[in-house]
Amino acid sequence: MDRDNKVSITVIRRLPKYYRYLGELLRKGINRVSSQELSNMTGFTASQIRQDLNNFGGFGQQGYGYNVEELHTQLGKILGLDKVYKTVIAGAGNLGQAVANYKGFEDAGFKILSLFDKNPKLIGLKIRDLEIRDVDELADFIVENEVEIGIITTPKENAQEIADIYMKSGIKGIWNFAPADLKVNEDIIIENVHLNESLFTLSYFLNNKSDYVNS
Amino acid sequence: MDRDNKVSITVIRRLPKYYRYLGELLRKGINRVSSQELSNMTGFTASQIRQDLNNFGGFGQQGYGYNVEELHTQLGKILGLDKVYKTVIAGAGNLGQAVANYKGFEDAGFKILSLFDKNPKLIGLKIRDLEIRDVDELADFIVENEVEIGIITTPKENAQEIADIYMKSGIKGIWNFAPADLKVNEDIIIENVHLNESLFTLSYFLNNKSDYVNS
DNA sequence: TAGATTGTTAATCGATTAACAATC
DNA sequence: TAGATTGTTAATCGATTAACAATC
Repeated sequence: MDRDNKVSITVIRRLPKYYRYLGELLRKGINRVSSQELSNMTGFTASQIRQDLNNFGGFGQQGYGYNVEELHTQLGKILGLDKVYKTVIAGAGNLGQAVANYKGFEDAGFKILSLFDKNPKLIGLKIRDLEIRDVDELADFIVENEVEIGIITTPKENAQEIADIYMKSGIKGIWNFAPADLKVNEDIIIENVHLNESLFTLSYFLNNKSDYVNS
Repeated sequence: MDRDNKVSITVIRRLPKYYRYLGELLRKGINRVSSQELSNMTGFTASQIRQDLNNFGGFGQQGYGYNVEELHTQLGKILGLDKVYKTVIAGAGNLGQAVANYKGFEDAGFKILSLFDKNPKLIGLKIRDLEIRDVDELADFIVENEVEIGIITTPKENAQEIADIYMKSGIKGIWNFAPADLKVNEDIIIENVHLNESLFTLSYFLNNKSDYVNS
């Protein structure tokens, strides 16, 4: 990545979509694609797509377009999907189990090592081959196994305490599903999935259809 | 809502956060708040907050700030949270069950009437008091019960066929958890929760910390 | 070569921030 | 009244779109 300047968050949040469509093209055996074709698929403009990609390098070729496999691979590297990450889940209720069971994450290199909960009825159970452990063991487990990503699927009341455990155990990133804004050190990356906010946005547009732009 | 022009999606996606913090203030018994205090809580600038709110009306009072209860109520109305919505869930696996079990949605007025699946082992089971029904009954159920919101928590392979059922049954909005872009009529509101994209964004920032701005 | 499509600059558009008069 | 804080205009900043020379 031979670049000096920050790439804006709006660009970065578009990358996974490019990556997904390129994966689909790859599976279909298509080996070249133009920015215009990517535009038709993603809904972003061709110009924007070229601008976005050129934040990271010139992956295309004039008169030809982009090589699907090459661009897919490059975007995978840019997104850090060429590595394997060790993760744990705090909160082994339905949502935690749903995340643990979602094969797509493992395929993308996010390996879940264990789930943790404080509910004695859950501790000891297995989700696939993953044991649910006592949350009291969470900190030690992270340190021993060099876990990098901590997932939070607890109720919001417990989210900050889990974040504190993650922080002191040296976790690098937190994927937070609790409807709360966590306070952590600046060097920890937080990515929130705020389902409430998503649902409320849907609700807004149901009541204000004229504001809705189908993109 | 006495306004003529579209409010931009970036504004609308900030409203649920304001609403959440106002709810917290309300529960704490605090009855006034300034844009500066909201700024400290949410991380948005005071100026931006005032601009955002003034898209919908002048809810504040010079020299005083905003009345918490009043603003909370107004934002609730703007977001359409003063109504009850009838919803169904297609896909009764872990994720569907997680959504069905999440009390926060029901509290906000999103009433889940039933779950649907095609797996015979799930059909007939109950999640809380909600029966899991055969997906073959989905279309009729929606029509009979005037369901407005359809939730999709199926694998991506089945997402479009569910969307088609929703569309022909007169659903108004779709909350889609499958990693796919659904094709539906323009008058149907779609809100996607693309967990993959969120996770990949986290992955990007883990590998490009200098791009990360903790907001 | 001729045609196609990129990479990149310039123009436009929109969103955020700053500033301050209005006013509670 | 004096102080505080909004509502709103203007200035700035950043993102998107348009255009086209470069080049495969």
